[in-house]
Amino acid sequence: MQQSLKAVLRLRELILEARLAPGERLSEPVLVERLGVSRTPIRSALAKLEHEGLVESLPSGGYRVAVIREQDAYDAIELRGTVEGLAARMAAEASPNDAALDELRDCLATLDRVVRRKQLDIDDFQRYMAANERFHAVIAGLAGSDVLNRSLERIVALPFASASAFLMAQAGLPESHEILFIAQHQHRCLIDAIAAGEGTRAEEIAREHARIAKQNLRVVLDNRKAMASVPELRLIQRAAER
Amino acid sequence: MQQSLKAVLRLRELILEARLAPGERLSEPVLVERLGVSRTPIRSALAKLEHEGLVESLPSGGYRVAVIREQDAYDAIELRGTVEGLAARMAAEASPNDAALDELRDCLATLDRVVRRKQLDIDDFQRYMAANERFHAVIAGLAGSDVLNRSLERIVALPFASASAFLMAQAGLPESHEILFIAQHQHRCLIDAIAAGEGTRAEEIAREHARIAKQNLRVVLDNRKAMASVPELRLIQRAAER
DNA sequence: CAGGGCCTATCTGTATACAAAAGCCCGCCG
DNA sequence: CGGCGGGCTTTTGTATACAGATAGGCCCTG
Repeated sequence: MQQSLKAVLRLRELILEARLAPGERLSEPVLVERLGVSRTPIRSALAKLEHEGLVESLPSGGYRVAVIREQDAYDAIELRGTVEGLAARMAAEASPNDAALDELRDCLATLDRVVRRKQLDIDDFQRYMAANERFHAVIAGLAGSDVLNRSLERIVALPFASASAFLMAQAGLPESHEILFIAQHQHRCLIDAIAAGEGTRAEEIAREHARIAKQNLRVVLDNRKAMASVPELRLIQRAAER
Repeated sequence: MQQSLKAVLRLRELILEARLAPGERLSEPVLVERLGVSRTPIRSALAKLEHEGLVESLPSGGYRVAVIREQDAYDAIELRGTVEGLAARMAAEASPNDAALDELRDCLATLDRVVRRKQLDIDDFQRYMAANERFHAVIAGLAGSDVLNRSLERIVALPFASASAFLMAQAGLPESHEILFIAQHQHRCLIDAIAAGEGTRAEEIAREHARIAKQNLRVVLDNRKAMASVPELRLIQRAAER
């Protein structure tokens, strides 16, 4: 009974690892053979991935792997920042209780422990990613709106819009440590603003915080070695033509 | 081959007209009988309507008609305003060409012609809605981002988040004419800001413009007669308990 | 009389068969 | 030699059959 789940997971994996080329037509019979499930769960998986933006449906029927241009990725990040900004403002304006603020501060402390290290290894980055995701999730939760959260979930599902999408890619890059310091400063300011009920400030910080991801993406896309370590980046069509 | 389309349209209609109660379980065999198509297109329709937020999937499998609380509707409107604000800012910052600005001004003129009338009938409101939707669509287009547009489309799909959702409901209300004047003033300022490349101003106007819809919703929900004329409003659960 | 467990009816998830449509290739004609 | 048309293959959309799971009702028991 979890054939459908299997189909989604495996198909998503195939696309994110670029084992299915962007723009490639996805024929259902072929996928049946490749995924080992029947067409029914494959169709539901394709529909799900369409919402996630990983596949696009063709006017004549059927699907193909989504073609994502570099600008799309930047736009997705700006969009995420905007919606997270709204969440941060709503969180600030809702006068959050201490328990939630404490959880934010706890995330902050975890992040601090990682950032303070001289040299960061893969495990450090993974710890950072986990705490970072929790931080953002708590703020989204503080906003207290299901509608907002569902929308945000959907936006973050875009593989490069996600906050922690490129962290792994830059693990080896020299700029990465400084960037984490800056991001951490913003985390701290964001908690301050929310605790003080400063909605506009919280919103603006959240937006600018997301823009770090744009900068990261640019750096990583300019660096072939970093790209090689994150197969998902192959999904992004550099250069130009439509 | 358009069984699937038929299923989506009819099911959406049934839900929006409140002929299926919020929270009601949607059994597929029952829908087969009611819609006259087999389970396959019904399932795909249910999946589609889930994205639109009209139905929710149950953890144990299957779907039910979405339960939408009043606060959800307000949140959806705020979210729409925020994303339209982003679109307006991007439009302003993109230095739009004259052709597009002319189309906006054309919409404005059409809206003016309606608003200037002493008494508004149903046709007037319908003309207003059409021009209003075109206005918003042009701005979204000016932003020039597919990612943003797809996300906005999805947000507007929520029946009460849409800009013109309650216009019909307030056709009979006394406040409606003044509200249109105010909205129209905002439209004018928005064009100004975009033409002048004033991104921040454009963004703020778009946000505040959306908030008019919140005010409208509140008025309409307080007015039983107005509610009766728009069945979709029955979807919204007033009062409280979760 | 109330609570719990079992049984049954129904539903969902999955697979598959079938028909209509779409795309493609080859051959034919200009 | 190139463009177009027709037939063929493949594919999608739809219907339906089947199995596992779920929920609800009924009976039995304490």
